[in-house]
Amino acid sequence: MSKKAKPTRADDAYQTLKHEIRMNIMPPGYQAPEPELALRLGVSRTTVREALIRLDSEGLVELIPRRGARVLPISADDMREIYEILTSIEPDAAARVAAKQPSAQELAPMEMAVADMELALKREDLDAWADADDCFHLALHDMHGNRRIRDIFTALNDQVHRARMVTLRLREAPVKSNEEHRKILQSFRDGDVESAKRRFLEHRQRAAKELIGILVKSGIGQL
Amino acid sequence: MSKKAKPTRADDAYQTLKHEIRMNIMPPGYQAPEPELALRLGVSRTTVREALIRLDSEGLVELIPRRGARVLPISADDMREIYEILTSIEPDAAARVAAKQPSAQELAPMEMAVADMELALKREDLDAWADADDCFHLALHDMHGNRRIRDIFTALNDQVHRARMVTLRLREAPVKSNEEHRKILQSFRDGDVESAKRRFLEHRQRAAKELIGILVKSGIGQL
DNA sequence: GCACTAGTTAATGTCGGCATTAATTGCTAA
DNA sequence: TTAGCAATTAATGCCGACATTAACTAGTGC
Repeated sequence: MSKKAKPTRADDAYQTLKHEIRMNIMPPGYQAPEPELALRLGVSRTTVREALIRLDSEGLVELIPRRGARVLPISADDMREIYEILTSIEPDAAARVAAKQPSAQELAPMEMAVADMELALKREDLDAWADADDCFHLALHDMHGNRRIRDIFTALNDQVHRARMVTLRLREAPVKSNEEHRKILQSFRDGDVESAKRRFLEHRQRAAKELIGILVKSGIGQL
Repeated sequence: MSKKAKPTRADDAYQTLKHEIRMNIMPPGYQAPEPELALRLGVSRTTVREALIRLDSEGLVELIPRRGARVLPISADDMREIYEILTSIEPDAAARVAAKQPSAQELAPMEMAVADMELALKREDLDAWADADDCFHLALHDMHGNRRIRDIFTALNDQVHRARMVTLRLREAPVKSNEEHRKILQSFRDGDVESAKRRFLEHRQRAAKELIGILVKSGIGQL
């Protein structure tokens, strides 16, 4: 978390739980008392508790007294909240990155991510596609260098991950999204601040609209 | 944190520590091992530990193995990061609030906050001024209704609080800031989306520039 | 049959303790 | 004196336990 060192058992428990939530092994709404989790993870209650406190402050679980930890579902409203934030932050970040006139080398991780997305799409591997998409955005934030933005992105992204994986399968292949990423990349290559910002904004706005539309239409209230 | 209930000792420890950090009772760089904090707060180590984990994930302290908890200092770069985020998020939030055409009643908390700021300025009570300023922004986010933005604001605001209190005293009275708040409020009354956004943006940009300028000029690297 | 109450169960909040091990101190030797 | 090493100190990581008390169950009265 704050200092790199040998991962403690609490770190492991945290990672494991987070992974299980993302992967829907612990589905939204899943609830379990601490002793049960402790037993399953093979650690003491104190240790899971530390992990749970962190997951709670990241908005992935809810600690309900006497009832245990509950995996938080994501609603369409949550998605709205989250995409509102990303839509505000990322276009500005993109503008700043473009303004830096990044070199080909600096852009390499993004190029790679875009290539991976295209490859994944060709293979119809939606999981790989989502991973590559995440990489693209992480690369943006790494280039930008604002660690807090990166952390916020990561936290929000963890929250929407499950919902995205579901909606991805309820719609056409994300061809449009790939095109948008390519264009954004071009704006970076050109060092074109205005277009980078505009394209990123449109990208996020369209994605948000589409995603929330699917959630509402399909009548999925909670995910 | 997630469910309202009787505050536990860990909650109290969390609040107390947070308060002491904000108030510079535990100054930036201050370091103390867990047993010491536990003794001082009159709780067990397990309990302070829970509080510290939360403070750590909020970016207020750093947990260093074998050395205890350290109150994180804020540098000019940190300020840049933080203001970048606020500058991205808040103008959009303001635009959305303006678009809702808020009623006088809904605007009451903000009116109050602005009035408090003006009163505090007249009295030259900078602490009260800062509190009122916080209220103004909190009111904005409450009206907006995006809880995640509110939480992000709160966390970032906690981080900059100390630095702001110092810089507030190294410059002229924040007359300009008060005027800006008044104007923003007028934009809300008018339901003028564009001007609300623009004014909020300018407000944050100017504030950031001023604040960081003072930090750099005065040679204060860490706060 | 239903509402209410007493008793039971079990999860949390919190504590103190122990082993491990990093950091520090003090000692020895060159 | 200083470098290197051994002994000491003490903080963490982790655990198991206990009191409290909310939630659940069964039993009682109407």
